[in-house]
Amino acid sequence: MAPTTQQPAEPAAPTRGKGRPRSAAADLAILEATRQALAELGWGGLTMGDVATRAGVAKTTLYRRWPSKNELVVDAMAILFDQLEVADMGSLQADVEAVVAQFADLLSRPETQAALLALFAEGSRDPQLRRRIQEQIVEPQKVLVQQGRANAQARGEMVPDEDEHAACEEIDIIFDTIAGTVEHRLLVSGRPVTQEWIHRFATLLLNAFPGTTC
Amino acid sequence: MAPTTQQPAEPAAPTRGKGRPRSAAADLAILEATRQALAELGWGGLTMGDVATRAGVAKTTLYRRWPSKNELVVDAMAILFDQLEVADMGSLQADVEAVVAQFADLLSRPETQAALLALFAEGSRDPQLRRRIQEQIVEPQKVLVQQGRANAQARGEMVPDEDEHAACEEIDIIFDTIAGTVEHRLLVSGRPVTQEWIHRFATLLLNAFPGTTC
DNA sequence: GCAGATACGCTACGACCAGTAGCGAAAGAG
DNA sequence: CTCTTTCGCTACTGGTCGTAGCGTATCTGC
Repeated sequence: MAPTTQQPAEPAAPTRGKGRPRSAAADLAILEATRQALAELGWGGLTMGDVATRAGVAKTTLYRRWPSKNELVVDAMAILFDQLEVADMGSLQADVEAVVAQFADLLSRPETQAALLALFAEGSRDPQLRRRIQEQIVEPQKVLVQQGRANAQARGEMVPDEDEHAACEEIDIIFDTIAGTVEHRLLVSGRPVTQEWIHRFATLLLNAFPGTTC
Repeated sequence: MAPTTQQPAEPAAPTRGKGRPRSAAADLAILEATRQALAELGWGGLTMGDVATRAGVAKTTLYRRWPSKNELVVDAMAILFDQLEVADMGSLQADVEAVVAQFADLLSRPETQAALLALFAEGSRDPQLRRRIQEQIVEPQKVLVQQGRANAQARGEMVPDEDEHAACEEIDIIFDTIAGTVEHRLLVSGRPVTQEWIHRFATLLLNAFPGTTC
């Protein structure tokens, strides 16, 4: 999921190479300050004025780059989702546990939770944004499932796919189950995702899906 | 989940049967107006003044019943989830399918999606709100899983629980899996939940959990 | 170097909203 | 008929988002 981020994250008026260029250092400082402030104060406590002060920047500078607080925070967080990867740990169970652990780790941070849910919420009201979310965040994550299956099949743990269409649907359902369960536990139920929980969940998951030959 | 709602939903100062009683019609109008406004405008766009206007009521009337915007919105949404019920359809599979269908039906309405996501998003920013969501919306839903298990055990489809603690954890994981998967498919992936999908999902679910004797 | 163009920091300001206070009037309870 | 409580209304405080206007700093093109 590495190539997901789009552009250098500033959707505001792009510089056109004439006068004084925008300070790249300010961008970094602002994004970092946003992450920090969000972690410390939570969404409700975070104010644009505070972010500006932390970044050593005027509040107006923030608004020259991001049209609103929402966009700023989402951009500050979006980078994090590109880090997920599925490594070949030697067995399907281990692979599933590893990727669930990464996913859970990412979603355990309160800032990430707030930013992601804000994004989803806004997306539910704006079809265009919703499409972007799916193209840039949801779909890429499915590749993880596909790759995990491919690895398992290469290791002989799983019979190869016969029906292309059925396999595709199965990937959908697996993806929704993994992502949905972890998200629900962390974002809604508000319970932690421990190593033990991951193990139990992965075991159940492998029980549920036939086609594994181990 | 019918017997879940506590009191007539007004946690504010309860009437003590002396003077003019509170208008029940106003309550309904306010809650309905809240849901509508939340779906239309999102959390940020929803204002107490607007809700009051939509409900044909003074803003002060809102604050006489609910101490803050948070409480009002939680109450307005919680009602929707009180309608879920687990009926004894004769088999565990049928019971699961029935309750999933109800849940999916509820979450299929775009207004509900928008409103619920707005609530979750805000909850991730405000710990107090988050606790209320859990107490009033999440926890009560677990009763559905408990009751489904009890029914299955009474029918002899499932062995009775031996370890209380283990059973409790299993209920947690089942609940997160069902709710999370359906929510993710509808709210994030944006794909429909058909009868056929429900059937496949329920089948997988029963595969995953041992202890069923059929 | 020297213009022109643009970003920057600063201060001040408008707009909006959560939540409160106090009033007279309305509507039930006993 | 009286007493109690709710109701709508208006006005208010405090805080935040987001903008406007200004003088200054910094870079590009010539």
